[in-house]
Amino acid sequence: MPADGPARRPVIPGAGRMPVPDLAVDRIASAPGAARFPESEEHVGRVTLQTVADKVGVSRMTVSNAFSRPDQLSAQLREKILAAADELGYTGPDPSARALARGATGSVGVLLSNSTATAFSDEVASAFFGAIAHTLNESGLALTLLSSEPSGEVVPARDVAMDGVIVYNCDPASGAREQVVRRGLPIVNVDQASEAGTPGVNVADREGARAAARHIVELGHTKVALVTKSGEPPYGIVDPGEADRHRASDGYASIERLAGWTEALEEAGVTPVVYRLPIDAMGGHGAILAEILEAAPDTTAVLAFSDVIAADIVLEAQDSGIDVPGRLSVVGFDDNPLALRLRPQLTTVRQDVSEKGRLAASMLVDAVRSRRAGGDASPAASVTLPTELVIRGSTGPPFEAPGA
Amino acid sequence: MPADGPARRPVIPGAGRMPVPDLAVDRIASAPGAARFPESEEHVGRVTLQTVADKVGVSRMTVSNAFSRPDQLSAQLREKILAAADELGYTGPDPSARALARGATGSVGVLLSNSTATAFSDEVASAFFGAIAHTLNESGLALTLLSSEPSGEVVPARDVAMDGVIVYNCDPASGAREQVVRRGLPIVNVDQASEAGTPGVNVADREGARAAARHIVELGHTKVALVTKSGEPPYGIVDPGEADRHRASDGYASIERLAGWTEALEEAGVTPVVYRLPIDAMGGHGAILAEILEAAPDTTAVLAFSDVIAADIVLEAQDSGIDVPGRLSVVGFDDNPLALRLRPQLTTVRQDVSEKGRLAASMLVDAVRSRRAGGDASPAASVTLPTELVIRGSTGPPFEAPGA
DNA sequence: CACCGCTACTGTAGCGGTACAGAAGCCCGC
DNA sequence: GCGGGCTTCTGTACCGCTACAGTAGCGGTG
Repeated sequence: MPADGPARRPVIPGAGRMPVPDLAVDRIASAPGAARFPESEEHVGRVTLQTVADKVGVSRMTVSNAFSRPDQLSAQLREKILAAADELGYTGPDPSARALARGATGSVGVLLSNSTATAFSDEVASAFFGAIAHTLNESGLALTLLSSEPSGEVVPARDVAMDGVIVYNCDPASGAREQVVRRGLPIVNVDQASEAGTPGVNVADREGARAAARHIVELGHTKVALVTKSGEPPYGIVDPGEADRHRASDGYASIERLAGWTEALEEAGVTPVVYRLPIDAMGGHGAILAEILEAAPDTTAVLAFSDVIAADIVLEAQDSGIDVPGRLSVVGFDDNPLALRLRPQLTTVRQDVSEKGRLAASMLVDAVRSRRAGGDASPAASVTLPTELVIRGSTGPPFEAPGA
Repeated sequence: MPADGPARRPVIPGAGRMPVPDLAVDRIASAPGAARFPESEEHVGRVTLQTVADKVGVSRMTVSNAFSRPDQLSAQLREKILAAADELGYTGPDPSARALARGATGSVGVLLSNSTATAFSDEVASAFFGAIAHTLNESGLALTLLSSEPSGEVVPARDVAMDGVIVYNCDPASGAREQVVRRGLPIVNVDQASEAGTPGVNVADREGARAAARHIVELGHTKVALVTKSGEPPYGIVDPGEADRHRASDGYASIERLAGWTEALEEAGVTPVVYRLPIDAMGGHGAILAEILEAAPDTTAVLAFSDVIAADIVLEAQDSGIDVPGRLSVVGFDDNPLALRLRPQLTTVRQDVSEKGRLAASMLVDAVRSRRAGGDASPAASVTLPTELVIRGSTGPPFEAPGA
């Protein structure tokens, strides 16, 4: 029997929790008779589904459906409800409450390496995020940036509501990634050592680096310097013994690129000079080339971890009268737009970061969707995107010393 | 007496809602990620506070306190609870549930102009986001990127859970900003026409542009072209009548910079040629200069909306044998790192985007905090950051035509 | 006219937490 | 020996919404 009274009223809305209980009670007590609020009817606390339901005289559920499942009620009633909601200033279901009830938040996280600040350091990284954001957006998901570094009591990887996570080039030591795994969220790894069972997107960094080094070797260079990035000291020119020591904190890309270079150089019997740059250096690199040339004056080619670094080296060379590529060949990595802005244009290894972002995002979207559907989605295979050597003007045959 | 029976158990946790209860249970038990927990006791559904509470034999509230308010229980018991939680694979309070109960989500949004993809188009924008992310992170907040464009049924500005919003250079026509206002969230505007009552951060775009134009005028230029950005056609060279028509969709910065330029030029009696570029153009601009010179062959100076555009113009000039600054002076805007990578280095108008981001973020943090504290915080005043003309090598006196 | 299949709406029972107001035990001082 | 002031835990009452299983009404049917 539905006759057992009108729809239930919210129990002293807003009271009991708010810091002003007395006032609230007071208001409630006098509300029925005297509507001293300009608001059409009295209605005190927050506007909720119930508020709207009461106004229209339907059940709360019907209002919910009006917003979230239009096919569940007549168009006519829906209009009426929406109008009432609008009048009350009700904007739609509270996202937090909805997230709890539905078990989905509508946003996914990107877990970044420790410093959120440097994640955007160059155009390439930015293009990657742009692609992710765009792809997610198409699926109606928002993107939340997560630092893998806790701040105070808050550990983003643990405390932020989300439906899935893209783990991007994230120091494994931080433990943030593990946190996400334990939460049982769908994950896609990017630029990250691949892990069994977790889908991931990587680029053929190693192969690209190898191609770059081969290109240099084929041009005839034998005195080669590598400029890489590292998560921990020592920085600068590195002792030969240290040169190919890999540390997880260097970042996956660094490790792979360095490996690719050295593999190809070894094949050719070339032993490079290695210069390590702090991983969070943000351009405006000072005198890298000067240091290299001091340690190895006969260097004729430099392979750099990124185009940004390569550009700095080219400029440093030019500013000190060293011709590129006449006396020094320089190869970058990424095919940053700036490679084309440099004169000579930069020889580099292209990777398609937009595609990387797009792919990672859509893989995650799939994972989130299939989980939501209850399906036990096969953990999508990992993908490796190709790299491509792009030869431009910054490389050429080595300088023949006049005296040779 | 609390002896009236053990704490209540959750009623068939996880069941009754999942579309595929059997499968779901199955999955939990066998999922690769979940399997590695020793699972002391069997326990199927989701692990919640109650699960842990039952295991330790305390109330749910005490477990909650162990995680969220350590000072509310003895260190000893807390340890015990944490250990039990760990053993059960309980990661900590569910963020969604917590958000609902606490009324705070722990993340704030950045509402972007329609295209999330181009928001990151250059290093300057990226630095801005980096600064925001970093500052928020220090306060334990995550950053959620919101497109002002709905996608399907989802309207980010309405449907994403957050505690506050930074509205960044957002097309007012999209209505997204209004949505946020209606939700009653704290707001900080950035690069946005200021609005009464809402705090905001702006830069002195107009003054900076004026300084740039004055610089050009003082060098003696009288044939000047402006390259601006616009949200809608016509693009390219614009009829004189159209030149200073402002449209909200052009973006606040465009409007202000254009205004600054024209003000200063007018003072000097100079009527510029205006070239409009689509607002979402992402660099690699084709033949802007060629078009300008075709329309006004005697142009000796170009004022560009951004350094990226300016750089493209400088390169275009150089590639077609036009000396900069000998025959053409070019001024950018922003003081993008690339301004220093260009040869000659670019004369530009510096704005401190990192500071802009930092400031916007901390203003929002304050607003969110004071709201949470119940305080009805005065709506922090708006701030305008200074700009500064930085004269480098890309500008000089106008070319004296040999025949003159 | 009981029976069926619809559509349109409603009630119940959560989602997984947290705030707040107890209540129990305990040490203190008078 | 008793009220008071801790510290440490517990119970209740929500936060605002959604899933699911009804229940009503209603036209068509055999």
